[in-house]
Amino acid sequence: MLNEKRSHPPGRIKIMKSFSRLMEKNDFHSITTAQIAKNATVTEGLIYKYFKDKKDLLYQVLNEHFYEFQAKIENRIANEDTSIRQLEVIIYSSLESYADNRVFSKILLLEVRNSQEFFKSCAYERVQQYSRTILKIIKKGMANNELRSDIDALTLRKVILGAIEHACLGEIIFGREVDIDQVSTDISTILFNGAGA
Amino acid sequence: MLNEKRSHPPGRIKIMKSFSRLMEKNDFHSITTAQIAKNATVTEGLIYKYFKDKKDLLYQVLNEHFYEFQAKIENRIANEDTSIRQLEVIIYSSLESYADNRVFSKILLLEVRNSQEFFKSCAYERVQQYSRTILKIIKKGMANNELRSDIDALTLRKVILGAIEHACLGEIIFGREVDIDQVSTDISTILFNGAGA
DNA sequence: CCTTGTGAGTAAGTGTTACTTACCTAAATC
DNA sequence: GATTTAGGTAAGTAACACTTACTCACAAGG
Repeated sequence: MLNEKRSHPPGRIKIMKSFSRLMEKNDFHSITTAQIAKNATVTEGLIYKYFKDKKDLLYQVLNEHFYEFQAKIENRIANEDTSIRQLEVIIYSSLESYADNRVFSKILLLEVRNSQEFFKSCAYERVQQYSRTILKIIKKGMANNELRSDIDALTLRKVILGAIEHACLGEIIFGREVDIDQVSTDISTILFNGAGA
Repeated sequence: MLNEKRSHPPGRIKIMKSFSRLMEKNDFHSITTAQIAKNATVTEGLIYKYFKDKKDLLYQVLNEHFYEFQAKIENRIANEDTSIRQLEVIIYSSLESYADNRVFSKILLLEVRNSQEFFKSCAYERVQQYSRTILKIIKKGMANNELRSDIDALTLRKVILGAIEHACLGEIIFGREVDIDQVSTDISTILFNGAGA
């Protein structure tokens, strides 16, 4: 309890909330440290007590959101037995998380990837873990003949991730709704049965 | 001739080349106008004679690269008759262009999407045109029963684009090579025949 | 042949921005 | 009861994107 409070002082929480709120309407670079501080009713200097720099703040906000994202998916996967069903759950749940959590999506899909620093951050480690989970499922599916094994497992993973991300990218950028059920069924159909007639 | 030279003065060309060179190693935001100018052996002020701001420079460099990209693809499509073959050509050619032109790829896939201004630029119009071409091919394929028509054409397009982009994203970010033949065949197999056994 | 207009380029700014430093205060810890 | 330490502030600063006011060359037009 005490330990948690020590690592999450009110100022730090206010800064992260303020930043999240600003990310809903603006892109990362157009948000200024002055705005963040004013919005959080703290001084600019305090930001640099808790975060190395502005980007570190971005990564830490992303990292927090990632926790929920991952926990939800891992739980749901555990309830499925076949690899294809597990991958379908990943497709559905990822879309759901992206649609429900626009700030998280904007950060992960649009903001962090352009800078090399991100790939050394702890947020990226979570991305890798999520990614490894998918690869394991694919390899298991290939081993027990659920999935064809004449394709590269790494490529299949890329196609799955790319499909998921691109399926909601426009909607995230332009703030439109996503029909998760419809889109995820279509993606699954295409990826596992093929778009050919 | 004269008109071309008038709209492409040496200073302007030097600035764009300098910027492109810098984009090979750095990300957009870590490149400064001072660096661009010094590298181009012009003064900082000249940048703003030819470009509205730094982002406008980014968009115009992207736009130039897009010309080749699009011309190559449209030509190759014309030589194919079935929709699936045309889509396969798009997959292969896009991967090839992304792999051969890292600066273009970095700008298009990693830098421009995070800012709303891009979606009003002329570079985005080219993206849309490329995107419309794909949609037309898909609809034609569905009409003559090459492609299954129980899936949303827009979703199929997103899956195709997402697969292409994600397939080379890691390689672009980390500067690795892409095995275009292998990857494009695998993507086509997955998308048109399905990954299910 | 001068003069007027224009396109290419420069030099010297300016306001903002991200980030730093030095400091304050109160409450644990020794 | 002194001292460290955590939360927070105030007043900077260097560097950045971008602006303004200027020069120079030179190509018409009268």
